[in-house]
Amino acid sequence: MKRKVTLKQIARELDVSISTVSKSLRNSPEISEDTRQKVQAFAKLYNYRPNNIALSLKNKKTKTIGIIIPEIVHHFFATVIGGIEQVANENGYNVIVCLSNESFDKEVINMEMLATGSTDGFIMSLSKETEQKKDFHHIQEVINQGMPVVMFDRVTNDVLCDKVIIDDQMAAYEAVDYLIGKGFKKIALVTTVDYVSVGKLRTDGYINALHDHDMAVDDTLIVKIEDIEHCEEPIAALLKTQKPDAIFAVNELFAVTCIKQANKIGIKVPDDLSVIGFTDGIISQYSSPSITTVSQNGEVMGGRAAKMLIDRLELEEENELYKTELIETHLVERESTTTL
Amino acid sequence: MKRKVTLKQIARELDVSISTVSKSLRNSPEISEDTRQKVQAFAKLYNYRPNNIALSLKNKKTKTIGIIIPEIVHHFFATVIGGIEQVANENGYNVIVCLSNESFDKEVINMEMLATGSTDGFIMSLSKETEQKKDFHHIQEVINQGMPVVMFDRVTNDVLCDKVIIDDQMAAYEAVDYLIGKGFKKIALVTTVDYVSVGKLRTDGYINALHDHDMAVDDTLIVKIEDIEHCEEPIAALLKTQKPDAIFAVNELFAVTCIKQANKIGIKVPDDLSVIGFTDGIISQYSSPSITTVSQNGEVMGGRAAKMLIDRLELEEENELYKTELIETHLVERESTTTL
DNA sequence: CTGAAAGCGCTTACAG
DNA sequence: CTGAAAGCGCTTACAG
Repeated sequence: MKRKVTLKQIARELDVSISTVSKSLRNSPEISEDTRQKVQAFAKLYNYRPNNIALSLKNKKTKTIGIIIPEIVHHFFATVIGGIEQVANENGYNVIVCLSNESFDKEVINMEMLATGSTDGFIMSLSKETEQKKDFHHIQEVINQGMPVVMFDRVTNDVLCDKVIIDDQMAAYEAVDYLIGKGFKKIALVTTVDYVSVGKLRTDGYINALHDHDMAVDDTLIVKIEDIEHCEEPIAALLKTQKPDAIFAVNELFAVTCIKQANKIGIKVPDDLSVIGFTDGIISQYSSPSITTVSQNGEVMGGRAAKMLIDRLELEEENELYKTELIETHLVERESTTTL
Repeated sequence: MKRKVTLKQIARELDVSISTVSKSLRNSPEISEDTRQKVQAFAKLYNYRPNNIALSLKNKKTKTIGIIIPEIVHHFFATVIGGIEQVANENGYNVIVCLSNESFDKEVINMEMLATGSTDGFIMSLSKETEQKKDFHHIQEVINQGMPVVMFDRVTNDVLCDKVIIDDQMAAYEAVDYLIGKGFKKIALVTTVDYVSVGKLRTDGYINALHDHDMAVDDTLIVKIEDIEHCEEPIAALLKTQKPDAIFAVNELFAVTCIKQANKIGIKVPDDLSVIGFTDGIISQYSSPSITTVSQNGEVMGGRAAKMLIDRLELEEENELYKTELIETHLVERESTTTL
């Protein structure tokens, strides 16, 4: 087993000082051409690589980004990580991933763990519990210590930092507008309860779209789901009693459930009912019929978040001007919608 | 902005030496009760946390695990990461994730990047390109330097190290055996090209099951997909020309594509065609009909891999005895299969 | 042109 | 009981 070679070993071997070796490898003009070549040749032979940890300690930067997300078994978050990883790698950064599992405590522990030297900054999306508690002291703490944080998707106004989100309201508006354009008259909404911020925004988008087309907002066409585990019954009830000709669902689970429930009671999608979902995940792509949906490009979001974080890390001066970037969404047309 | 506090600062503040502070915080019996308390109180007040990087350099261990996988936007790999992350965290380790994107070069670069001090060991699954090239020098290199590697799922016999896999051949055998037991006579196989190790093993399982039931292996019933992006045509061709009564697909993407293509040409699943997939992901659950599949518990695999790696890291003596652990699989029966 | 020294933040064997 | 010194692997200002 040949252990990794260090500057010290090269120095001893070549009978020069560690400083000389270091400078030679970094092509310092201080060093004579002769020794530089000799050292470099030797280093190459032994496949010398500077030790990251030593560099981190010396430079006080780790070149790694900490990611804290609620869940990884979740197509959207996986795509975001993919986007972050790519941009990070292109810029010489690594990513270290921690999962909060929607738990406030685990989010706090993970942040503290990574904040003690392991990373230069964070990219994160809040856990549900954190959103509910509205306790963000751990994030503020990290920011106060000078580590930049970029929040995405599940963000809060209570922390000043860079953010990257989509325009939920506008995206919902466009989806409903699309349905109206297709000629649908009885467009239902399957959404979350209002305290889920993105649900509320998407609901607002639905209402605004109807308003702008002088269509009445019919409360019996709006279903607010409290618990995603039990969304079948309210959706089935909506389908049976209201017979909408189209549905806008604020996530893909609601959308696929609409389709499954419709099938069950003999309503054909898209012939009798058009469905639009939100978040272009694996479910939307592979459901039968595949689901027309608002694509919330996770990869782009992740890439943008990484770019924002790295820019801030590599900016010399402090800059208290935080940005919130909006990622464009677009409608992916598939089989679950048709023209009347 | 209050920067992180260091031993040095505490020492200066309390007018003692750095050693004394360090020992006090680690409850060394050398230190008097009095100063110990004083130091600890002060450290608590200022929320002192030892710097991970400094500890890593000193201890020559980073307490982080490097994960290198082909793709993250892939339910199976996401679950594996989830499993690794949990066990790692429970044991005080962090995970740093790199994606090869199925590219040999990126796999090599990532390994070298992480191997220079960033991690104590690796958990990895080979990229397709690496499997094809059969070039494992980067992995061998890392092992030679004394960093343990645990391979999972896509492994190779050419590298001696710990491995965690499922018995792909047996699992496939059981799935096909199940179909045979249901009375199907014309069982097709949709698999990958042979250089994908797991694909090959699952193909072998299919063949063995047929053999053991004295059923002929009909090459026209076997489709080997080169590129998952373009699997529709060969699958459609299979359905049209061979009209199998059942299909065993070696992953869920192939399985769901079989169902979609069958629908398209008027073959009803499961009435006219039964389909079994592999990997119990989101697609199998939410497809219509939902898909009967071989469940390959990624979370368990990840957890086991993490355990093996950590055990080896914390083992004092070198141990050249490598293990290969088999994770049990089981068939999840859903809507895509029926009895003839 | 080369090397000794200081320092990044920590631990620990050793002196006093 | 306390502290100076050495060391983990590196870089760089400074002497020579």
